Amino acid sequence: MSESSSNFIHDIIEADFAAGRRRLVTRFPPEPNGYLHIGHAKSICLNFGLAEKYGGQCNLRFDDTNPCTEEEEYVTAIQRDVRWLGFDWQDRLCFASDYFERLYEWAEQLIRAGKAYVCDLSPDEMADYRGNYYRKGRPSPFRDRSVEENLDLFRRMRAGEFPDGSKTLRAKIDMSSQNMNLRDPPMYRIRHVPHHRTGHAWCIYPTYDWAHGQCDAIEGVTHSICTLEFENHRPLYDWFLRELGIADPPRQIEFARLNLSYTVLSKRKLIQLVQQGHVNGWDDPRMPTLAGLRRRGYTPESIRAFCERIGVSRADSLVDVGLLENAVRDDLNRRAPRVMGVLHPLRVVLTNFPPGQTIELEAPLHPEDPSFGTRTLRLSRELYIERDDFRENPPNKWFRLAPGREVRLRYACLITCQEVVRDPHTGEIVELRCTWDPASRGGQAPDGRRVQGTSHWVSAEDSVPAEVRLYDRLFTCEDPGAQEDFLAYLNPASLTVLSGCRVEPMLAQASPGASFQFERLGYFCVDPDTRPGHLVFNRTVTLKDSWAKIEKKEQASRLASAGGPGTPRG
RNA sequence: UGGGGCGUCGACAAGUGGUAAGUCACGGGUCUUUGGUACCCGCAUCCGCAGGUUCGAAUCCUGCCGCCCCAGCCA
Repeated sequence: MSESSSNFIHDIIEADFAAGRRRLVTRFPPEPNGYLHIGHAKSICLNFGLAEKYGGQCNLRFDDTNPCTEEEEYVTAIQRDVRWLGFDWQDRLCFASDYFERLYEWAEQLIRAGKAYVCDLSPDEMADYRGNYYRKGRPSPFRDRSVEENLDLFRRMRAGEFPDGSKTLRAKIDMSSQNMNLRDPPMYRIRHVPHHRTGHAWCIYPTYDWAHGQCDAIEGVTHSICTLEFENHRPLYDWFLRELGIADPPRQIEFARLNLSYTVLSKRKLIQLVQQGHVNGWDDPRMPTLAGLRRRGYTPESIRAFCERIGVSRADSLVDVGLLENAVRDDLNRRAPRVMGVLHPLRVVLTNFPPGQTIELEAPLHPEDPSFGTRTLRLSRELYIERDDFRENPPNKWFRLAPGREVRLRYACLITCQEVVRDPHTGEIVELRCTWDPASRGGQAPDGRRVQGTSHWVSAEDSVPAEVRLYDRLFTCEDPGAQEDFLAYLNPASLTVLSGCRVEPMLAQASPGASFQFERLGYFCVDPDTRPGHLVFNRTVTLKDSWAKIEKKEQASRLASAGGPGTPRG
């Protein structure tokens, strides 16, 4: 493993080791109430990466303390995603629910120590008694119940004698604390709801705040790494650990969660996108979920590289999604075989090519890596090129096809456009009639003449049809999560389905998930919707397009010199 | 009117008193049968602002400004 760039957590851990600590145990603690997303990947890479780096171990622990929102489906999906990312928790699959009995015993211990009490306040009353940022709280009228009464009530809570919400067990800490978390926070609530793992065994469930630190302690977690919003809770976690007399408690370290531009990363919002049908499920390729990214064609390696590059700090940030895109391009450039696919086919007839004849050409599957081998291309009289590769009135610096211009067909030959055929009614260009230079077979100019443009192409006869799904950012603004109504910024053009595409015949055999570079266009992978006779590709990411940049610049300068700035159009 | 954090290039992010790493983006160039890749060059006299300490500060001190989190029986 290459050395990652340093971060403040490394410093803390190294200082702990220097001070005598022997081992490192971390954990990734998801709640099974949604799918994992790229933000979780940051945490996963951090926690498992730390364990790897310092020879420790990292557990996968489900913080399943709230049966109202959690489901088995998520438990399964989360495990699949962590494994897919490339991490292994071995036999350390843990659940907070496995510790419910131990947590219960600890709760009784606190009651006996006079540090916890059963409270009959309703949620509204409790909020009122708690006060606010500027006003201290008042003690609950039930705060001074005797140990015996508390014990009796708590046991009866467990036994199911009271309705939902009628009572809570609260820590007795400090109603006037400046830290709201210490104003006698609830430890248990009554929920007559079955749990996906413990079934009907419990009708009282521990709160996350009560459970988390102790769960870490049970597992021997040495460094409990979490996001910044839990920093305010740390004094509470430390209080529990201290009052319980737990030796060698975990040390909590907070870092800033990931924000990615042009998407949302909050579970609430993601679940909304799914449930309201703005996307087609958790694995919609436009989703920032690991399932979505996987279906989109992102590799685990690229996601890990991304997490490595963004670093870890305590400063709020909004990472440019371009960084993620660059990470996949970088990875796929090395590992994706090159093929040709035409998204918007334009028929080309080679008028001087012998009818019925076919020339076979060997083409490398990766120009920089011969180990990929080659495949056979068949050139015949009729073929398709990309509509965008032809311009009847070529702009400045254009070196693709145009009337009278010569261009190279990748790995095939040089052709010159002689005639443009249009639909007599619509005027649409339907065909190009070109001549080829038979001496240029393979694409080499026989006399060394310079032909700058190279186009991808596909044989009209033996190419196969395909559906191609083009994705764009899900939102039109950089930080939709910060807007009042993030749904108002959904990008209506986030998905474009192209149905008349043509690809090389070898792709008919490709299996779902396989990635390819369609030369000059981008990286595409086979979607699981693919059926025999119906190929479906997802565009993972485009290639960098410097022509687009040049054209944009030319247009801008033309506009500037012609009409001056700000000339309205249309 | 409280408490806890954070502010270094367009976006991330190193740096921990000795004179501003790296990545992405951006600009320029070389190479090129992908206007892809690769490679080369450039890109913060300055570290939220203002004072102070020091031979010397992004790093220490003081004050100010800005942003984030906290009033769920969510996590």
